[in-house]
Parts: sequence; C-alpha cells; structure tokens
Amino acid sequence: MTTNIPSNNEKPNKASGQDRPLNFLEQIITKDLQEGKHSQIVTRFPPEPNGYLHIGHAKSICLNFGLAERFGGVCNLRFDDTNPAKEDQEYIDSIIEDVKWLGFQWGQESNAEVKFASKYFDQFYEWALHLIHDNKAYVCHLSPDEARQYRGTLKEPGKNSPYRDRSKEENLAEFEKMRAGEYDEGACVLRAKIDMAAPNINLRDPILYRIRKQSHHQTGDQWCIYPTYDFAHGQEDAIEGITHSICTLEFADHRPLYEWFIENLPVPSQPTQYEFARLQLNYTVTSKRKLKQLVDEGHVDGWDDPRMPTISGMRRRGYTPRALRNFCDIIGVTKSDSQVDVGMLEYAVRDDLNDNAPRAMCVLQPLKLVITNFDEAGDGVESSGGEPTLWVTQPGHPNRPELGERKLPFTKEVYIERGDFTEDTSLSRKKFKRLVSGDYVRLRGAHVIKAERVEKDEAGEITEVHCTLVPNTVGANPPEGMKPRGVIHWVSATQHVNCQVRLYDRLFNDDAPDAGEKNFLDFINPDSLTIVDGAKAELSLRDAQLEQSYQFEREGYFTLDRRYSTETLPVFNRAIGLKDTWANKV
RNA sequence: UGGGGUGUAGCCAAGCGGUAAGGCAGCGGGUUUUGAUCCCGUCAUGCGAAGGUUCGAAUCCUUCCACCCCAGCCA
Repeated sequence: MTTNIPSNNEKPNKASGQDRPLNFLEQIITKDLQEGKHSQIVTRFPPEPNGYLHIGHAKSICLNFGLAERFGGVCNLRFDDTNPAKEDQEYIDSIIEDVKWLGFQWGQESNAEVKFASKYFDQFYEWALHLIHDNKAYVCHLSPDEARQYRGTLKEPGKNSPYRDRSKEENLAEFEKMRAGEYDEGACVLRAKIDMAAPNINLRDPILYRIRKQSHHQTGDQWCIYPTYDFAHGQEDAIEGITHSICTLEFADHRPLYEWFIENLPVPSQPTQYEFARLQLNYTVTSKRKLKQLVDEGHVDGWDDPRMPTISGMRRRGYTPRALRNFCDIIGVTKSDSQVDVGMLEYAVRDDLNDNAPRAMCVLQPLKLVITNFDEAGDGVESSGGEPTLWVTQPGHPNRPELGERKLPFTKEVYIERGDFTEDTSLSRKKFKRLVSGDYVRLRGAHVIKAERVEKDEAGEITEVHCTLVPNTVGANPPEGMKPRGVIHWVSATQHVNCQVRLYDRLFNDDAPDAGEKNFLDFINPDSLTIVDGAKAELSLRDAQLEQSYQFEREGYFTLDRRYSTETLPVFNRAIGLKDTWANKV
C-alpha cells in the first residue's frame, strides 16, 4: 500500500539525445574523433565558487558532462578559484552537491577528485616567469585609473605603458617583490606584452597577475598574487588535457588571448575554446547578484527557496534531475541569443512527473460530504476499526502497473474539494464536470454519488453536502439515467493525513523582469506563494519520502518540503500544476 | 568601415545548392473513473531586407538592416 517507488524503478529518460540532430559542438567533436584529432574528448565544467548554481549552469553542466557521456570521454568538475575576494567554501560544497544531484560524475573513476585552479598556482607562476624571460610580460606600476586611460577606447587605440620596456632582470626583480608582498594591492600588476593598438581590447597588454592580500579558501596565505581568469583558464585546460573548452558567448573575444597563451607557453596540451549561448529564461532572473539580492533582502526564503531558479531551489520545489536534463536537451545548444519560454521548463517537469510520480489524492479546501446511505456501500465494508470502512483499490499509476496499488478507506463522511461542488444547477454537464445539487458524480475509485441537500451556517456558507451513493458502482457503471458528470477526488473525513500545502507560482509576473532600465523587484509576483493549511491527504502519504514526487490527482505534482515538514505535519510543495486546458477556455 | 557574434513560426531549433525536420505553445477531433496522460489532425509559397549567381538558393556572392557582447587589477 505504500506509494514509494525505488529510485531505479523509473521510466527511461525520454530525451536521451540519441535521436535528435547533432548540435554544432557534437558535429565538431564527431569530426575531431573521425579525423583522429583526439582519441578521447575531455571537457570540464569550471564554476567559480562565488554563488549557488542556477538553471543556466544546469545547461552548461548538461552540455559538458553530456558531451563526455555521449562520446565516451571525461568531464572534470573544476573550481576556477582565482579570486579569493569573492569565493567561499560554502559555495564549493553546494556546487558539488548540485552536480551530483543532477546525476553526473566527474573524472575518470567514480571516486575521482574535484579539480581546483588553485592547485596549479605554482605552475602558473613558473609560466609567468617564462613569459618574462621571453620578454613577453612586464610588471606595470600604472594605477588602475591610469591603466584605463592608457588602454584607449573601443574605437581608439591605447598607448604603451611607460613600464613596457623594462629589462628582463628588472621585471624579474619586480615580480619577485610582488610575490613577496612588498607591494600593496593595486600598486602594480604583471601584464602580457602584446599590442596596445589591437582592435580587440583583450589583447591590449592584458593583466596576468594582480595583488590580493587575502587568504584563499584553498591555499590559505601562501600567495598574495593571483592569476586572472585570462592567464589561468587556458592553462588549466591544458594541464588537464581538456580537448574542448566550452564557454559562453561573451568569452569569444577572449579566444585570441586564450590561444596566445597556449602558443607562447610550453603547455602540455592544446585545448580549443568554443562558445555557446547562455540560457535566458523569460519570467526569470539568473544573475548571481540579483539572486543574492532576493535572498539578502528577504524576498525569498533563501537560496533554496522553491521559487528560486537555483538548482537547490528547483530540487526543493520537486523538480527532478531527469526533468532538468530533458529540458536542457530539448532547448538545444547554439550560438544565437535566445530567450527560452519557462513553459518549456514547466513542460519538462510535467512530462517527467507524469511518467514517474505515483498518484495520490489530497483535498486542499475540504468540504464535508455525508453519505446518508453508506450502509449500502457493499459487501466489503469492515467495521474492525470501530467505523464501517470500505477499502477501495487504486493503482499507484494509471499506466504503470509495476508501481503497485493503494488501498483507500472509503467512509460515511469524506472530504471533497470545495470547488468541486455547486448548487448552481444551470451549469451544463459540459461546463461543470463535478458535483451539482441533484446530480451525479463519481468519487474516484469509489461509488457514484448523488447530491441530495446541503447544510449551511449563519453566514450562508455550505458546511456539509448530504448525498446518497449508488450501490454497486465501484468499478462499474451506474444504471441508465445516473450518468456522473465527472470524477472528483476525495479523502476519508476520519482516516487521512493532515498536512500543509504550498502552492507556488512564477516569482515574477513580467516576462523580462530585469530588461533595460527595469527594476526586477518591481515585478515580484505577490501570489508566488500560497500557503494552504488544513489540507487532507490520503493515508498512504503518511509514508511520503523526501525527493519523491507524487501526483495529487486533478491538482498537480507535489513533494515533501525538506525544511518545514515535521513529524506531525507534513508540508507539501507543489512543483507544478497539471496542465489545465479547461482554464484557458473559461 | 573599432573588434567579435547572431538573425528560420508566438518560443526553442534542424537544415551544410535539389525545393522548409522536430519540440513547446495554440487550434480542431478521438480515447479516458484525473477537465491530466495518450492518440489523430492542423499550424512558414516562407528563412532579417534588397539585389545577384544558378536549371534550382534558407544554403553561394554583394549591399543594407536589426539585435547581443567587449574599454574590471570579475569570471
């Protein structure tokens, strides 16, 4: 009678990506493999540990790990931790957790270690010396302000730094002083000597090392100079034997620099950089700064608030790794800026949950229904527990018999959804397929019933609906003339689980909350969270497990909240409602 | 004429000189003890625009237009 299913009892991933056309990166890799450029591909997912991962990172993770999986290669998880000022161990832990949860494995073996850019700091330092020896790098004492002026503008060339032509010996000595901590932050930097007139600003003597007198989460106080992204990234890739270094579009301008280092340094391999368009979702904000603001200012409950587009938030909400991976697969990978409709994400979640979530019944807004002729319920009625109960059977899943069955206690008094009853007899059968005074409806899995009369309180609100059941209609159609309007869900008024239900809606009610001059906070949806107390769930939900989703029939997909659930009061988060085509027509 | 990138349906996205795949959304219908799922059908004489090459162009050439990214000692 339990509805729990083992985690390996899932329908196979629909969108495994095997029968769709190859994206441009897959085409490149296929060619590289065919031509023998590489015998095995190596990719990497290189987050900076300065925030929580979100849906956009999921796309990158699925891309990099997915490519390795598909082509029999390897993908590293590498922290690009070159800026101690912004990073923290907390983020490293959460990132590792998120990647694991998505179901990916880094490295060659199952126990492979996570990589860190900071592990290569000694090597980077050696390579910096190498460039100085080759007269391709120099220590520059221009202030940040002066450096900006020397750099020129987008349309005008820059001019050479006065420190550009120092001798090799002087540069070596100055760089040593930088490393030894003899200069303050900002006093000087090590720069590559490339071309101050280059139309690509990244080539105008870019900075290789800057001074940061901060202790680093991995290397402690070992260094006070840290390599920049540009000087570190390609070399990290080369050290790890990365074959295809995949990053987002805004780094395309850095590629010539990436290649310059690879060509001018004795690196152990020759990685190539490719760029793809980062994910943009409408009705969603994915800038780390803005997500942090939502958390810090208390607009949400934390990084894992179920309304957040963070991986941990979506996880808590009840989205599954399969849904996220399928989503990443169906949106594709290209170089064109695009804004994906969140509807696609919601589709991926529904699609997965429909296949895999066991069914259950839960009444959110209870209305008591008294079955006056319950004694005619049939032969199976038991009274062992003191109360006459008919145990009816329902499948765990309508299309997947292997998911077993549930037994539900059907009793004289049950709860139905307040919205599933009306006294308005003028509503046609087509317009209202629920319970109407004097008409018939089926209680899912149980009898067809007829609403006979209602009881109301002083305020005129309906407190009870009295009805009669049609005998012998469990698993059978009623006699002629008693055709039910529809099927509604119910829960025994005496044998159920009290719970709280949290309904979520989009966090923003504007499709581009942070576009242009807009302030995204102005578009926070005031109805993004609705807390429903006093919901009544079927008995089997007493055993609900974390990370297990259930379909509350006719309502949507729900999962236990890891934060607010207690021993006595489970809290269910609605991941997403059922598709409701009817709502569009009324 | 700074440099780089991108334009195929409401939203994604195939297409790689041979006559516009697929998915999401929508619309119409069928099945259904979930207004769900599932199934069937429908949805670009048109590929940012204009010229040109060709028997044939979304694909090649020319010009133009629009949008995105770059002037952190962030990544």
